[in-house]
Amino acid sequence: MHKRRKSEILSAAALCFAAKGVHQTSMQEICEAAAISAGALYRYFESKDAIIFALAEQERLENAELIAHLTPSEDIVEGLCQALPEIVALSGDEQYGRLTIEIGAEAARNPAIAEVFARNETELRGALVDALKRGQGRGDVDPSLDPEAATFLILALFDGMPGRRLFVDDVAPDRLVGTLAGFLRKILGSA
Amino acid sequence: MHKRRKSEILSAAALCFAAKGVHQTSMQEICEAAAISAGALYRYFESKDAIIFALAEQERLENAELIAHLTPSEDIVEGLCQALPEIVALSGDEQYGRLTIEIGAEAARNPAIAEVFARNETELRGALVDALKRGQGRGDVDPSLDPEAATFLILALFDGMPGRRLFVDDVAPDRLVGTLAGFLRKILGSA
Amino acid sequence: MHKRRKSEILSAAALCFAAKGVHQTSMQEICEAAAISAGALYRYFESKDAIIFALAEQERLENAELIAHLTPSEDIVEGLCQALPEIVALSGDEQYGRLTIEIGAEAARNPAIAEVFARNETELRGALVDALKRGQGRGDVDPSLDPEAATFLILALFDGMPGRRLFVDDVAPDRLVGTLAGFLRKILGSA
Amino acid sequence: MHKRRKSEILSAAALCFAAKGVHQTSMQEICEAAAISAGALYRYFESKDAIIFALAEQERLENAELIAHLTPSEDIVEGLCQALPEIVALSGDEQYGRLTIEIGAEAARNPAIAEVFARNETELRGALVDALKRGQGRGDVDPSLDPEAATFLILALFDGMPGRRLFVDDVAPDRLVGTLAGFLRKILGSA
DNA sequence: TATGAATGAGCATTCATTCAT
DNA sequence: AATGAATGAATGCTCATTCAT
Repeated sequence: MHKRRKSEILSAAALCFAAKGVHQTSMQEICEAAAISAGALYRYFESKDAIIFALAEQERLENAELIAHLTPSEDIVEGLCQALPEIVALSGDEQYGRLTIEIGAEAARNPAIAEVFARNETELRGALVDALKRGQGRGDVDPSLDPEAATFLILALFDGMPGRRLFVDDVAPDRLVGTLAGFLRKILGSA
Repeated sequence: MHKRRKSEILSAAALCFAAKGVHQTSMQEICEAAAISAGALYRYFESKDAIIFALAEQERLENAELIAHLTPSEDIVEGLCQALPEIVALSGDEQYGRLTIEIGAEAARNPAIAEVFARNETELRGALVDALKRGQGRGDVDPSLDPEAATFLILALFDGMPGRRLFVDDVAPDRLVGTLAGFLRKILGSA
Repeated sequence: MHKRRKSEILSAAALCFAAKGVHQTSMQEICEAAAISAGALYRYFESKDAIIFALAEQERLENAELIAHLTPSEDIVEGLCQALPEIVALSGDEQYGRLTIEIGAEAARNPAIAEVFARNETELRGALVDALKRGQGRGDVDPSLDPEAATFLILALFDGMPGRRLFVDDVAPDRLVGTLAGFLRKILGSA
Repeated sequence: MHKRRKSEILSAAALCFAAKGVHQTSMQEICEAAAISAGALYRYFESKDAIIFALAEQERLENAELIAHLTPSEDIVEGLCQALPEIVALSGDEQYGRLTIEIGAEAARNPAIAEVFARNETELRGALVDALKRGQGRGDVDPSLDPEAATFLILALFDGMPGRRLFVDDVAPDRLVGTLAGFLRKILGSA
């Protein structure tokens, strides 16, 4: 079926991109990894850029989901803390980390991909900012906090983790989770 | 003189890489930007990889300097906070941000460059970890803090800023500096 | 019915070829224009060359007809002159002109198509030469005329018109018809 | 030297195009025929289209020259007649004929090449029309002649010759020259 | 009979690198 | 030291044709 084949190709491409980099991977290599001919591949994606684009979209959706499902109702501080194990685990997955970096680099130069990023970023930031403001209203969150700046910094921290874990591997995930949870509580919490 | 020419070439390459990406930039483009012939360029750098390598080294040196000069003696928490305006300003420089991302992506796949990163990372982390431990000894830093995990997270946050500022531009630098300083004091400070 | 479908495909192909050129037109485009699938098309024509071949044959038949119906009995000079409005009109049809040029170019390199051309050319020339000779016998045509050379030149003129009308459009068809009729009468006519 | 190399490439390309057709000739084939590498060729011509364009320009210049040098002063009818041996000889050159047809077909679909054609056509037609009008003024040319229509038809005849001579070879050049000269005198001449 | 996914050789073009001058 | 023309393998992509359904 069409969707299935497309996602097979995307997985193969993700593997290649993570291993060698977007621009070091040739279409032939993707074809081989996906066990498909060049001609057939182009029925599913009209260009290499379209593959990168689709991966960017897919990744950002996953990413957004991860953080989005914690914002709706409860105490965000605790919500965020509960999501940390998953976020930290993901940031430690080598293939995920490498792909994230590649796609991010691509977004820095390819306007179409930058747009995918921008769309999700806007939603994500908006959600987090709103949650923080709600928390401030409710008294869960430090009322003196600058919600936009705090959101920026928290998301920057999440962004920076995969790259760092590619080079540094001597801090166990649970120490990161524990320390990060402590940080968030101190930083955001009222009292 | 030799060194001068080399660094001119590096500047030209940095400009190109930031604008178009490492692998979208041809040696011809670097030659034109550096006003040098292809043949001559190869007397200074034996390959494109050698240029990337040199840029990686240069950038990491700058980076290390930035944080290194704050660790030796005083209160690191205040030292870090004093360095923040410069760190934030740098992370907001588009050319710097783009180049950082490009070089980082390259490090994720090119072992020689990964090594440059690793060397500096180790020093940098070591310095920060030591400073935190010293702070704990002296009583400036929360004694319950995990120094390695905290270092990891702070550096991840710094790493993530340039990329984020490429897409998000609605939080003024001084708000970032202020909020970040507040974070560091809450997170690291004893009491 | 078979014939109907074949001619639909030919019309679609003719349209495409005229618009984009034989070798700039893909089989997919012909399929789309003819509203037929690739697999089905190949049941009607065994290759792209077969389509070009069929179009060449079709076009030359039309062409031959145009001139052939004037040769049998009457005064050829007047017969030719009476056919001129149609010939000139046809040469002014853009789609016809473009297709003629494409097919002609193809004939110059594809032996199979060259043969189609040759067959019709031989008949056509033979008919015109015979008619001129009959005219000379009957006294309608200048007896000092070289029938083969004259035929060659008249047909060359007809051949050259479509191409020229693609680029030159400032001479009204009826002026061409009038002038050409005058030419033929002066050139061929006795007295 | 640069100009020399460019014209060598053009000659090689002309040979290939005449033999196989513009779109059946690959750049590799042109490279081999010109004894040059692909990379080097692209230093001289930025694309295949640029080669076709250059050939079109070259050919049209030759063409224009051929007819242009006969128009300035004397009796155009006699001038034209004197140029006929060369025109006829050229139209009989197989390589020239094939290339002319290919380039003409290309002009029918490629706007850039159509423009080259148009430019020369305009000059050429203008020159011939003017010469005929001058002839009418001087009394050399039939005053009842429509100069634009006549020019159109004469040039169409010249255009049609190369194609026809590719298929018909049984009329000796001097018969064509003689008959054509007779035609022109009858058609154009006053008296 | 018809479909349209699949094939894979082929294409125009690029680019890191070399080397005669 | 410097030039820039030359190399040729590699790239992303296309397309006539086939064939399982």
